[in-house]
Amino acid sequence: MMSDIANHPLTRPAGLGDALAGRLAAAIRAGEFRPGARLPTEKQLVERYNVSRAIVREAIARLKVDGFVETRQGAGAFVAARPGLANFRIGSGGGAVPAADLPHIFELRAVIEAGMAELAARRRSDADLAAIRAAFAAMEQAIAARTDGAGADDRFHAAIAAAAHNPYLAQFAAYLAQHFSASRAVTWMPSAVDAGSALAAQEEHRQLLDAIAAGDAGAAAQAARNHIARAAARHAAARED
Amino acid sequence: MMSDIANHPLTRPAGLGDALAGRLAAAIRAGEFRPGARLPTEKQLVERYNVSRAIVREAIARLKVDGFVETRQGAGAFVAARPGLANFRIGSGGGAVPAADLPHIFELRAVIEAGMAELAARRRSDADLAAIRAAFAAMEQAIAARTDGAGADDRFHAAIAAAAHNPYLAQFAAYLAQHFSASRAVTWMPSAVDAGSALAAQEEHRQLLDAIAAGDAGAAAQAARNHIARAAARHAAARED
DNA sequence: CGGGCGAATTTGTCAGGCAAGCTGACAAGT
DNA sequence: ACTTGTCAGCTTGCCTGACAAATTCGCCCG
Repeated sequence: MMSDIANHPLTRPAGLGDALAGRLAAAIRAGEFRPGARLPTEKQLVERYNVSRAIVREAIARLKVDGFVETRQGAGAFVAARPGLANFRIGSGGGAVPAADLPHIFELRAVIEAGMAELAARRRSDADLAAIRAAFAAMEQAIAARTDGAGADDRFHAAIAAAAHNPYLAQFAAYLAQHFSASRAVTWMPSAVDAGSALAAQEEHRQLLDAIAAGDAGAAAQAARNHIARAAARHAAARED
Repeated sequence: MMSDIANHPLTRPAGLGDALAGRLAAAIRAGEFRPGARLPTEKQLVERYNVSRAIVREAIARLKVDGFVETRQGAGAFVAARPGLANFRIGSGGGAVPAADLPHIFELRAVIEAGMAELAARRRSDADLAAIRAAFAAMEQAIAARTDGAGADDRFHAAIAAAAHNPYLAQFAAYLAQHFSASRAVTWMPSAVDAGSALAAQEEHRQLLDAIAAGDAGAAAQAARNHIARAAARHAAARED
């Protein structure tokens, strides 16, 4: 017996496989298929959704990658013990993130950036420091020249990540940073630069840079936390319009 | 004690699609295909790897999910601007994590757990605190009764994650926790319990619990960092044999 | 030289089929 | 009564061939 979420017909024009995968994933998250339970067979899914077996297999394959199901040849497809925990992703697959969740995501980023800043303060080599300073200088020039400094902003944070000398931490920070392009755009858009928001951000960057250069882990963590918190505030203020 | 070699489950050869996806992902990571470049056509991949087009499509679909490539109907498959950043995953797809990377992963976990402990100390409700205490008590009983307390250990950390009131942070912590089953097994295996490692861990848990109960964010963060660091040390010591 | 049109190319989807592996039932043997 | 061997049905893994839809590119025409 299949129920509400899983039963609606698929909307044609958008990737059929992804659509079906999303539908099944939603059904699993909603508890329609419990962990350990067997999914309908491919043949049944073909009949239920009126798609070819290739599409069904594509959807199941995607659910496998995301850790929602496991398949055993000859036996069937089974809901994983802990569905959806094979990887970490924000916004469950391309969908936009609810605006209400933004504070939570900023908070997650603050935790990571603070931890990285702390480690960077302790471990940065001279070359690391030079890279951080270079990105900082590029932002200075961008502010002076009224050009876009978002790229330099990226490089600044990436250089700090590299200085922490932990590839997993750096990769996770890079993943998170993707979801904050809007935040940087808010800081670096021409009207915001004139209003001094870029200058304010740069002052926060300076405190972070100084703490890392001085090797003061506690101050670096605090500066990073402060920077992310203020970036969140700038972002929220810009959304008010 | 049973024989070791007879006990290992048979490693089933991975599916052709996963194998091909891994090959292509490695090629992209190695810079063989640059961001923006076009991958070989499906037909070419069919000929080169001697598999059917269905397998090639399965591999490409997986690379799409992981954010390595994007496809455009009629045009081809192109390497994404920032390959592999559509999600965060440790150990690129089911493969075991190199032992040399374990310290880095413990460090990532320490950063997250410290941040969560800090927030939990500030935000925990009475119900949150009761859940944490319940898991703590369950571990006490497990130690006294010489039974496995790994499950209660899980619940303890999960309860702290819930008390931080940030679903993204909690989900990421849950994702990371998956990769530390070996670490908990080391703490809770009977010989280790007798040797006092479970008792040591429990003392670390007590400090964490007390700090959260007292609302002392700094102490909670420090206790969490200390707990993870010592867990890493116990894990490393157990690997020496 | 520039622009529009059609053919070739490429991905998306469908259909059918064989091979490999699982499950449950039943018969045979101990 | 319990174990072992066999088998038929079902399910997933993989292959082949085909058509539809979208893109690309060269050719012809103006």
